[in-house]
Amino acid sequence: MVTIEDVAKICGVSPMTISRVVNGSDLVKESTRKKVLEAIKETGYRPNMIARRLVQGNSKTIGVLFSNYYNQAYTDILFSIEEVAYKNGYNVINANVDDYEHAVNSLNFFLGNKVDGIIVLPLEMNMLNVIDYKQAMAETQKFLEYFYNTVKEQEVSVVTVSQNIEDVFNIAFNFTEMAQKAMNFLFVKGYRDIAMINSNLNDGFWADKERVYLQSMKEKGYEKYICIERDIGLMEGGNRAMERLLGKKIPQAVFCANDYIAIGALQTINKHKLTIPSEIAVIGNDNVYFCEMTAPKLTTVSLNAKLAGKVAMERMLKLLNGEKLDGSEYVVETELIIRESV
Amino acid sequence: MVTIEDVAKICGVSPMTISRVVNGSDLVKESTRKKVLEAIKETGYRPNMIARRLVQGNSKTIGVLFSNYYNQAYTDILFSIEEVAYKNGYNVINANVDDYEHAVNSLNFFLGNKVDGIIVLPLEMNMLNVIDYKQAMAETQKFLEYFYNTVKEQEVSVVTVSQNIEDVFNIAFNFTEMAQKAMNFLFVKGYRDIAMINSNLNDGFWADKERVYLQSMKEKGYEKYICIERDIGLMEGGNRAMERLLGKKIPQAVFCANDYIAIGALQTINKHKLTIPSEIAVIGNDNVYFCEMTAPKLTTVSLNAKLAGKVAMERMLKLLNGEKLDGSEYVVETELIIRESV
DNA sequence: CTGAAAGCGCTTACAG
DNA sequence: CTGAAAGCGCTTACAG
Repeated sequence: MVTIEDVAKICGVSPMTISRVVNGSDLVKESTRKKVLEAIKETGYRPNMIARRLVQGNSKTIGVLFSNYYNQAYTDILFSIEEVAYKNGYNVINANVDDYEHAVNSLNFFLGNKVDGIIVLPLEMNMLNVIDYKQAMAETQKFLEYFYNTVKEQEVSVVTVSQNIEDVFNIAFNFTEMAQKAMNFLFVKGYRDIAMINSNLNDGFWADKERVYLQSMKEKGYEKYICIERDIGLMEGGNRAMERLLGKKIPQAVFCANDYIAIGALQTINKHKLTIPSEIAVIGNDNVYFCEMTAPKLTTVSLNAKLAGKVAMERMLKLLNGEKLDGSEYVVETELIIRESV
Repeated sequence: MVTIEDVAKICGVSPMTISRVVNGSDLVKESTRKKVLEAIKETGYRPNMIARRLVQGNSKTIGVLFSNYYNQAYTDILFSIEEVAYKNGYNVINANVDDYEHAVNSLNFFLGNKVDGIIVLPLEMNMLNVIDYKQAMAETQKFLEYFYNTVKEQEVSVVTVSQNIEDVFNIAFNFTEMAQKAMNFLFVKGYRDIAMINSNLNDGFWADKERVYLQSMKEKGYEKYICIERDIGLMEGGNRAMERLLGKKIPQAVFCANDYIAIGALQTINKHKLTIPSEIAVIGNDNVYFCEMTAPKLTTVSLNAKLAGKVAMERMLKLLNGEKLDGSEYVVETELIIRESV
């Protein structure tokens, strides 16, 4: 490997001069600069970041912990974090962690490599085998505790997205607003007989969305139409729940707690040869990429993952800059995305 | 930050002893080991990987260059690379590069951080604005040249996936076999009047697939049914191409050069209220995640991205181990995935 | 404009 | 079983 010393010898100067040229100092005579630049090019010398970091202390890199490449919300967040980081001279290293052990390993990798900051995205341990959601949540919780205890005595800045950790600034999605916007749009379109398909895990944001559904139906005086089917929060769940729902009645519209459920519902409706939206309308939540791919294209409410990533990285930069953050949370605004299914 | 020296002082031993304990040497008295372990726990000391790397030279990390989180083939490759790496004590850092400058920056980040190896996945520069595919390819090519020139004088192992770089071992997808398996399955199902929808870029694997289509139709004596529609290789292209195709005739089956095209074709067929597959069958290529989400679910041929990632990392480990690789290429076997659209 | 010295936090190689 | 010395490749802080 070519080192700074090698280049220095070739040029007949001290390593310090090479360092100055590399770092763009203007305290170098033009003629020596030229000589050095040439030698660098010839030798293919590139500064050893490892050595530089060791002395400088900071690494100009931040680590991102996330789960599941298939959840587009997460890759959207990742993507915009990277974008903002890159623009500001930071590199990001990310770790896709799907179990406790792996997460611990990745955290230690980040810490051992002295990342300047860590952004924690929603973690879903063992979600590839979605057999036991509750257990997955428990494992996530266990890691979050480990994370908290480990990180509090290290010099890293931390920001989370949709994740609550003591003393950590969080970028929160607005699940309540998402449900509200979906319901409002259905009301505006004149639907009264609106059913809901929800996850069978009645906690967290699922519960929030159900609450919105119930309350807004009551406010409108549509109590008699209230009808909720529950299943797993994935396409298959949407398939089955819609099947059961159609066994009871054909509502004018269905509010699905997320897009995967909605996509499943769409499939079942198509199978029954009902026309969407004239015979039955469907609205989702999240705005995943697939919404563009369904037949008909799915109307939904975006949780604005890209914005979340952008804000997360911006807040991180502030922390890294020694600034204090206002409050403890930033709530991401949501957006109704009108397509064809309503 | 707690350093090895701090812990040493607390324990009244030399840093060397701490290092031995941390690295699991058994040349340490049991009593001192205990003392040290306790001090480590109390202080929250964690070895500075940066310092360790500087002296050891290797980093036990490999870098992966890729583009586009939305192409599931790539995230699948990434995912299995990470899996194999993790099992073998390696960490992976990946960079999502979508233009030349960003790619150069990421490469330098990898090199500067002295990664032990680099895996290059298919690169698609500027693909988010797919306006000019040819230009994107040119930019990719430009980077690949920069990559080649830069890397050849560094001490890194390199493996590519579906990418040709001089002297570099490549994991190749078998596009020809994919097309062959799709066509064969349609023939087995008794279809004769088979159309094809292809990309309007008639080079690379697109050309390979078209060649297979033409040749196999001829071999069967179905020349008179040959009919090719071309458009961009995305869902919208599939929409439009299918629309044009249906304006001419309703073939028994359509071979789509990739799944995105097929998904678009499916949508258009649904819009025309034709029944799939009884009135018209559709087969894709690649096996992306969405194939499960279409109505009906898309029959396709998997390019086996996960296997590609696994093999790539395994070969990388061999290189890192100082072994020579047989030949210059590994061709990934493909797999027919039967669902509902044929 | 340039350089000598010291040090970042570890490990290697040797000595005992 | 333990430690002193040297060094990994840089940069900081100082001197000139």
